[in-house]
Amino acid sequence: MPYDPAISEPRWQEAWEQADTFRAVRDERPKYYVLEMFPYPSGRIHMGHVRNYTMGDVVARFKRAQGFSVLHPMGWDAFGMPAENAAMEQGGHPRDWTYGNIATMRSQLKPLGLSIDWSREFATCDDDYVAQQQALFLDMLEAGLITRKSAQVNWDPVDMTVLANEQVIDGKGWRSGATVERKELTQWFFKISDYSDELLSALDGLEGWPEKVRLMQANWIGKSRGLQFRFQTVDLPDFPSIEVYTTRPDTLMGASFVALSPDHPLVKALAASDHKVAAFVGECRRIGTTEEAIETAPKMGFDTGLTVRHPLDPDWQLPIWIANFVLMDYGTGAIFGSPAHDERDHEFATKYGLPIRATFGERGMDLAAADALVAKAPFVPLKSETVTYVRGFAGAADQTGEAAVDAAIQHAEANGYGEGVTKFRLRDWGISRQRYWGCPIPVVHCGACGTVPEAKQNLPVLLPQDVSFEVPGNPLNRHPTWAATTCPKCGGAARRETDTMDTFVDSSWYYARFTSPHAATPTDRAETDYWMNVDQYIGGIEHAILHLLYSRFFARAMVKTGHLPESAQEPFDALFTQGMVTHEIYMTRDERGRPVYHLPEDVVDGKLADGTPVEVIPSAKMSKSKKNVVDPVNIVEGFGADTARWFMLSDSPPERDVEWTAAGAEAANRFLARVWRLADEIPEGGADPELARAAHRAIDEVTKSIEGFAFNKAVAKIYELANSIGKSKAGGESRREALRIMAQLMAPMVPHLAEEVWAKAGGQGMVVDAAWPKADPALLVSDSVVLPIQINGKRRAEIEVPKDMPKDQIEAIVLADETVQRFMEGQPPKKLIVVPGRIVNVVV
RNA sequence: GCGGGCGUGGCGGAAUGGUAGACGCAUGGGACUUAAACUCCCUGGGGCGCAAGCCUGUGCGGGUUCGAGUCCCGCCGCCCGCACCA
Repeated sequence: MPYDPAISEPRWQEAWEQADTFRAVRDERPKYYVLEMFPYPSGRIHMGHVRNYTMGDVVARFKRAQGFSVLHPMGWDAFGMPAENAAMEQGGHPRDWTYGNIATMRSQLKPLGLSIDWSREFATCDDDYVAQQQALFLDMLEAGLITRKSAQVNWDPVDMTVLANEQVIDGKGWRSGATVERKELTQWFFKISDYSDELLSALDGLEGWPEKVRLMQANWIGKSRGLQFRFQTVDLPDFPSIEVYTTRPDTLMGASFVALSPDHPLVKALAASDHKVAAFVGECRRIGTTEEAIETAPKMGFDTGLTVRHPLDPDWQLPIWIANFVLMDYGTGAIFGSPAHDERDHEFATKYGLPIRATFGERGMDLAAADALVAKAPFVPLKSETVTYVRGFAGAADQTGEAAVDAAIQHAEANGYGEGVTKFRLRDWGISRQRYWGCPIPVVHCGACGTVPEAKQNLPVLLPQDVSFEVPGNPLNRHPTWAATTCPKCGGAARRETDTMDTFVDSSWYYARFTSPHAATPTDRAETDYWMNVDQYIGGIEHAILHLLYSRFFARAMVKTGHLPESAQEPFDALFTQGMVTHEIYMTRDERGRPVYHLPEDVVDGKLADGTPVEVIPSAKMSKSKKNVVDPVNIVEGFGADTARWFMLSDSPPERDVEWTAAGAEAANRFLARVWRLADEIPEGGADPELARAAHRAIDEVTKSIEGFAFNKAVAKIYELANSIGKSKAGGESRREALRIMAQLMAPMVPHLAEEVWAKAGGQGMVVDAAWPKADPALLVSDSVVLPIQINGKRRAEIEVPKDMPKDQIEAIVLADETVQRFMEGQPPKKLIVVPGRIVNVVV
């Protein structure tokens, strides 16, 4: 009988469902919680999902076989902009669009045979999840974790609506094309910055996280020690001083100007009476709100004509400029420019003809040499390097930047003109969104009482259904009745908050909700005590900072409000970041030379059906716009789920991108068919001790590979075992035993085929319930070892010696070796290095 | 611009500082077949050589080491993130 996944895959899925195999139960076993980042219900699953959920499934099934009670849930990150965009473009309601997509994607996901406990499924737009999230919000508000303050948004003056950063293209609104302005709104914030130090220092404990993610988060939080001090202004009684913060106070004597953010209070005051200042600020505000846009925009400055006095020399006056690259959010919104030792300040000073004065030079330089050094380019050595201060004022002349910064802070504190402070780059988390399809913020605005939290018994505050998206803007704002309510405090008329929550809020606690998805409170303590933390979290590297940092903050907030145990404040014990699925891009050009993209299934041998050759562009992330997408549904229908799973795991290491190729998919399918045949045709015959060795070596290596998230290596080892079985003369029980071991090793990856092989090879029950095999140590060791012999670091020969032969005996054999003799030409060796069990190197 | 990562045959990749290229794909050769497909076997970085073997080779340029794909310094290229995409 040939391999036919279309028959066998549904059969085993049915069997697992009948047995309720994957229901997560709290029992006496140790638990293991594996979670993949849940999907946004865009409408169809894509290969990235297949890869992500297959990896998680390998871990889940592997741990299950190892005797753990496994929690492996699935849900939907269901709020967000695309649903509103769809409503605008095609009509319909975001809710219908979203739940329709969820139904489709669930039906596409199920044939993959993932070991998911579907009874725990939820969507973040479910009324119940909204209710619990609002309860959490109220508890966090009461616990002092939430505040309201002003922040800037992208404002589209034509559509009269707030735009997301991705909706601003080259400074223009994506729909209207109007030049976007920055506008200030009062918004809700989670006070994540209260936890800056804590979130930073706790990174050290996250040993199961990739070092790169911890580094990225540390840099994002951005702890810095610096000097905060004041410049006294000249002839400006309303603003007697300007507060500045610097991480390089040692360069104070190289100061050449003071630069203020366009949003600085002094600038606002100047703009009110000076139209030139106002015009400049207006120009700055046309740059988007993203840090990227601000940092990459050409440096622009405006000389206010005002001056300040240098703190170390009252006769020395510095000009006050307004500069578009100074951020109001960081530090004090004002800096002093030290062009000799800062790339950006140097560019600015050069552009506007401001002085460039070195504060230090390379070791041993005098003042003239140092000034010459920095005239053309800034001198920015590592802070740990020792340099010579030519305009120093604190500490030794020769010292490191670090020591000089400390000395400068001490000098400022001793002389009373400034103080050392620690600052963080991390800003509070603004969660207000002026949009419909999100979790309503459960707060009312009362004329008498001000801003009042909704009463818990009035939750959930649900979205109204009768809304339209024909006009841009927030439908909640213009709904005739929805916002009208009564104040929970005084009972008078009040208006609901019409902003909804950032969807990052939804994804910041879903992992906790999965432990008790139907509880009447956000979490159930008995369940979180058992299931938390997530033992293995898997998702894309693109979430390295925001989602993961917000989740770490949220877990702490949930500990503080009693919704999680103290032990769950770091919710993810281990993190794995997987790479993308890529594909070649096929392009032709239309008569006007514009690119036209073609789906892979429409291209055969580099040509379209009509014979037009296509240009092949190297692999990139699969995207609809480039049409370089392969629909998993077609693959599953054509080859079966196991082929899709196997291909996603083979070849590329999980943390790297994998390129989907038709040839690779076919090869994966061919191999699985070969495995099927091996199990289908078991000849009678004798035992083969070499096959048993191969099988046990495979157990050892596959186990280690899965534990180390090296699924591609596990796959390679299974290929080797299959090759060994194919070549072996063993028959009967000896062969069946090897096949059963292979079935068990393959089960986490290709679970349906593994069940078939297991059954054919005489396995008891289902392989999904079989305990993970243990390698027999006696079968892993061999008595002799092949040692390569290097001469001067190049491999020239090899010898086979008993595994535990003493060094001196090996040396004797090596020196007697013909090849070695030849290279030594009668000379004694200069050096002889024997690395036991590894290599020998002779230096002649 | 800033922060982080990656770079090895024709391709995907393997390699506790210790034989570079495991395993797979593609290619070439052979077996089976009337033929093809399927399947099986062999070959498989580049150069020289009948062969044994020798030279060369892990993005580029330096360095440390008995020994470097791996560690250090400087470049180049690509990818991810930059706070309202999810």
